[in-house]
Amino acid sequence: MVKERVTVIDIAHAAGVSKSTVSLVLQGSSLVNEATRAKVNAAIRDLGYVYNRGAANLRQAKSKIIGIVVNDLTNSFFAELAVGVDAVVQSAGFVQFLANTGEKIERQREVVASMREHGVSGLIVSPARGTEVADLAPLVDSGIPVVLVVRDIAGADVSSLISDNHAGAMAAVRHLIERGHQRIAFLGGFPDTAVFEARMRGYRDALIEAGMPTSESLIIGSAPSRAGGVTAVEQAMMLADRPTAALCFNDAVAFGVCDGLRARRLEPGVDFAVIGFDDVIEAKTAVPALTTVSVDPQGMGQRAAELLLKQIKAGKVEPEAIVGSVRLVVRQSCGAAVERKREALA
Amino acid sequence: MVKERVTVIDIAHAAGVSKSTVSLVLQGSSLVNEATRAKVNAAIRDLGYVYNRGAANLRQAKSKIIGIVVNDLTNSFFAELAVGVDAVVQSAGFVQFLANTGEKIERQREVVASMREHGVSGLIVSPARGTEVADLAPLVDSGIPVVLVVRDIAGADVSSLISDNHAGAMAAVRHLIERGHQRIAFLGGFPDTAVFEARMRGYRDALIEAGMPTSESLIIGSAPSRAGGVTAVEQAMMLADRPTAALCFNDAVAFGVCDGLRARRLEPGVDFAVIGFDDVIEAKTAVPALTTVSVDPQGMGQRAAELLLKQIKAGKVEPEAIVGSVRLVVRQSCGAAVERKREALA
DNA sequence: TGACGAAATTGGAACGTTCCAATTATGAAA
DNA sequence: TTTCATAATTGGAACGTTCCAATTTCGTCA
Repeated sequence: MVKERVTVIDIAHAAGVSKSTVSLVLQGSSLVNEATRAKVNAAIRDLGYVYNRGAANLRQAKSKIIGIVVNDLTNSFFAELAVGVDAVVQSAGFVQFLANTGEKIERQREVVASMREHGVSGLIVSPARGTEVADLAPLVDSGIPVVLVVRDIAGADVSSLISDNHAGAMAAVRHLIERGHQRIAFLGGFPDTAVFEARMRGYRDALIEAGMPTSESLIIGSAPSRAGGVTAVEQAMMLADRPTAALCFNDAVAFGVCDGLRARRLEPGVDFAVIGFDDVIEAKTAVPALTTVSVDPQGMGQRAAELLLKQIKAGKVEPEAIVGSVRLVVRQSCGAAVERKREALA
Repeated sequence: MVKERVTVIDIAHAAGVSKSTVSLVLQGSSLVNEATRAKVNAAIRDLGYVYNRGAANLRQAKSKIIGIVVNDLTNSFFAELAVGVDAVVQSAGFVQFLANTGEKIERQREVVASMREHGVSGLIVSPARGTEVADLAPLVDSGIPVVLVVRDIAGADVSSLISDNHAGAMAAVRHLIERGHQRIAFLGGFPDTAVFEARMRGYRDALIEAGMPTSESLIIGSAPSRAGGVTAVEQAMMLADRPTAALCFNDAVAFGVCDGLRARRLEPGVDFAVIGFDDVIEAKTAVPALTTVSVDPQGMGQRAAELLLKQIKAGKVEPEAIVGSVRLVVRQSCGAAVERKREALA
């Protein structure tokens, strides 16, 4: 059971060449003769050699590792984001460190430090709630490429890739207004986040644009989860004049809102219109299918990874702020189908 | 912008000691005088030193990295499993490589190879569908600790941590039988997997135990996803004598079954009893709350990580097969509440 | 046959750490 | 003082690779 590591030198001996030649073969150099290449490869197979990337990195001072730190992997939006990143990162021959911070700044600090110690060549970060510029400063100053996703941090001198939350929310609310809704709520999410802020502004601006009144009482925050959606809609239904429709902070909240509605014997998409945000995979198959603002988390992860790899390859870091376009996907939960039916009957 | 890496030698110069002393400080040795320790730490702060774990690993031949490869991160069961692993791994000062195989053996082979090259000290694997002993052989032979989770592979000489699928399924079906159901279906999942096999056997054994007939037509496979659940239940409702209850392959399928039921104007938990498997977080908050066999994916991830770390620490690999206990969590979707109400009225 | 450029191969230094054996400093006992 | 044990510090080798400059081999042409 004594596992002696087999090294490039062992291969060299076995193949009757020098370690330098073996190294050349390993990196697929065209300098080496076809016959020797074959000999070396045979030796590699025979001895069961496994490349030591750590040693190589040490010499080359560049790793094939990128880090991704997300604030809540339990949320399927972020899980999908991670698979998007994973897909492109794997194809590029990289491997990813994945860490979950659970919204804890301290954890985030630790994992980022740990990743730097491991020599990641780049980092994709969906920052924990409350992350400040100062938290990222040491990382950014070190010169390693960083791209922020989902949540931007004002003043941080790094690339970011966020979706157009304002435009998406406006589109959703416009749609609700067109369907004739007069009292539209904005449900869920933590009010102290940039994403909430942007979506809520879009909601408000759409109302203003239509000359409709805005009311603070119709904006109800909650945890951005399914459970949060349940409590938010309960609160909304306590109001003196209840809303008839809602734009939700995200899809998880929207599902919770549907749950809460059903608990009150109200059928989402019939008695009450609900629109989500993000378009997670389940949105399509849920009943009723969720009308939502499509953000395509996997695609976002892919774009983020591509941006990061580009920066790693380029060597110099030229911050770039991308806002991903977004589109309203009309399905059943906003009652559009019902409206259409009614129109057809009329 | 020219970032010169600061090394242990730079620190040594700045603090007026030797690199060996700095190294001692770094690893918290008690051999070093308090005063010099302070000097060194000050220098570390001043120069913004970051430890190079790669170099250390090279010398020590052991890394603080573990790998986790899952077959489908998009499925929230596995996402939660990953966060469970992450939590304990982080606390132990390790960092995790996370790779998603998307059920593709080839991908799995690649990522496992890549992780070995990066020198992971251990690996947690939820194998892709169709993984065979031979696929794992090179990994296992290398002597690095491996623990299989969720899906076991017969004949593989490694530790495994799977839940008691057979007992869980039996408990669920017994419950359905007690509630008076006569025609109970088993819906969803790929029939060629060990997990399907175990759960299906549990389902069948419970029927046999009760002296009830078993019928092939009531066992309907599908993709283990929400969409798969929809199609499975549609197929079930085409049957001549429809089932009145179903045990589903997993929670995702169960949600899909609820969706499909509603699409036919049937209320899950009232008109039809459904039980899931896994107990993902949404099971509790869904409406109706899902009765399910609780597997606690996060806890499973934690246990797997603990087992792996134990083996890494022990040095020698003593394969250990753990089957995690499982319990039926009765909520609303199986119609228990309704039954009780009926009993109370009677 | 010699010379020459191109192709192929090579030894050694370097990457940043840890470990070992050896050295030096410190303080207490003689 | 000297002596000794103990505490603290240290230089150098080693880990497995890559890179560079240098060398050897080869085929071709004069």
